[in-house]
Amino acid sequence: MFFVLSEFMAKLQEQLERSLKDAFPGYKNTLPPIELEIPSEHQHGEFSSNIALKSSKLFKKPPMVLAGEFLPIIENALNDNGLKEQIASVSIKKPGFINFYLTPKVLYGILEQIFTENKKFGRLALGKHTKVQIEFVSANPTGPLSVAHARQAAVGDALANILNFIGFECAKEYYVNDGGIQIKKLGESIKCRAVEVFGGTAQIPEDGYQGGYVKDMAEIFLAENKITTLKELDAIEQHRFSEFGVRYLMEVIRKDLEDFNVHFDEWSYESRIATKANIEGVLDYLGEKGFLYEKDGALWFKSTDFGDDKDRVVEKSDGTYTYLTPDIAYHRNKYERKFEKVINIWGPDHHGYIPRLKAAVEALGRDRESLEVLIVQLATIYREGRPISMSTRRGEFISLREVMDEVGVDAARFFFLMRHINVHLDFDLELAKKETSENPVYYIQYAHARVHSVNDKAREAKIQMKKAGFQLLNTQEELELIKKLGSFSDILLLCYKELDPYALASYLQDVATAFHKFYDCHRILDPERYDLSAERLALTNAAGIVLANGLRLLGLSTPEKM
RNA sequence: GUCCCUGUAGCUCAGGUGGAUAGAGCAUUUGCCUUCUAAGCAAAGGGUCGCACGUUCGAAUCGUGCCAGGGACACCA
Repeated sequence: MFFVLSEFMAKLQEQLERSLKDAFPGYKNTLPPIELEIPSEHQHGEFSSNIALKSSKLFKKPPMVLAGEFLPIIENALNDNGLKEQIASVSIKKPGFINFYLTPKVLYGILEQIFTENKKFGRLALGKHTKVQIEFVSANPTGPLSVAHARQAAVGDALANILNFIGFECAKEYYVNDGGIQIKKLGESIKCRAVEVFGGTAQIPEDGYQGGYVKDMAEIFLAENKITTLKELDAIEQHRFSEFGVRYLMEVIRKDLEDFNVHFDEWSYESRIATKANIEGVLDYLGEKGFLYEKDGALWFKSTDFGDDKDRVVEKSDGTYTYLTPDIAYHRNKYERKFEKVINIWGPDHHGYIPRLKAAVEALGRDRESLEVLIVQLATIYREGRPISMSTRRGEFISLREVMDEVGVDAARFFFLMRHINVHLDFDLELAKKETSENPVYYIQYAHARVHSVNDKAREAKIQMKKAGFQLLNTQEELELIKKLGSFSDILLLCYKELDPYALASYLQDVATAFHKFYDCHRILDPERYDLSAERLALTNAAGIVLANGLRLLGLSTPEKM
């Protein structure tokens, strides 16, 4: 499924269908659709069709016999339509596959395209500039970012990069929940620690924050405000502790993400978006539409009208809002900003929350499919073979900062992307540290570095790469590598369909493997054989371009030396 | 109880829309640097694809039912 070849493949498919229908007019409407696929074994050709297997029943003939009858029809069709030049041969293999073998010439077109497009190779016009927003991390500013956030950050950032690359206009947003009860508790916790500085005793509230960072913050707060006595401290209004806490922690979070190579386009604040006026506005809107009702003194949203399994409270009997209510206002705001597609990345604990938010989106008059919620499973951190329970409040967690410091940004990011987002990740810190050199990211980056090393040698040897007119690359390792490079944008398409950058991480490992094999089997630079060297040097650089493009999309560095 | 995710080699995991002999890495064993980076390559061993039915030319993949592990099901956030 090569990008360059996908058109060719479609053409071939159409050709096959027409020729078979012409040959068997009686089966015009019953013939199964022609499907071409890429066989896993290269001996089976570049494309394979199962049409003889599929239509065996229809024709009441064994697949092998049927394939034998189809073969001359197909060959004639190829001749008539000038595809003969691209297809070297067609053959039948048990149990009835019809396999197509391409001439190398077709594959050389991939190399030419790579050099023409260079850093843009792999791009697609798929997105048609559709405005997409992807909101992720959005951790409450009540502590440093955890490993769960780290994984979400790596995934969200890579996914946004990919979407932008294939033609969407994708904005990355961090939503700061600076309004809720948790923020109040954070302020109270800071005050308690501040009281302790002066030798006083204070009980951190239930569900308060006990991590060591709270104590540090208390000391900074005292220093900033030049508070030297307990009396002065008591005079400080409670909300100032919260405000300080949010400001301080958001700076920490911002710095952590920057260092993790995750850059947001927008930092939006709950306190500015989900204002009382906006919340009342959205409730009025829902009320007018008849989606709200009162029961037991509370105000309920009829989310069951939109597929939720029970209705949800939006305004509690004490007059305050539930968590859902400001969130509806926030999502209304997203659509008001003209985003056509809205993607949220959440942890698995929010799984049950999806139906009610989708219901809200639909109640607001939007297509429920326009909201896409991705659940990224947690990463369990193992230290010395033991899982560490994660609790921000008790202050027991491994932070993003710690992981970055211990295993490095590239390794950490790649580790989080190495698995499908919907599967749980085991992250053994000791193992990750100890086996840093065996981390697949180094395997990929090493391939990239090798390309540059070969280029240095090529300059010394005064060998110039070719950029077109290839004809000497014909070994298995060379052709396999070219084919692999050619499937880059198909992988990006897969990432888009699954909204998961995992496939790209896996693909880059495959490219690196194909490159290392090629490198090992064949001497690239040989002054005695200049023409061959020029073509192999081109293949080397083509691999370098694809590796670099892929690494950049995943937010990884592209070292030229290792 | 209901819903979601997971179950494949000793370990960690790949195996889009059903295909041909089930694939990597780690670990074990063994080869390959007087020539472009050995952070690499090649080879060997290692499998009841959780279990059972079903769908069909053909199932790790799809369906149903079990079994096991994890998670979610608030007028919490």
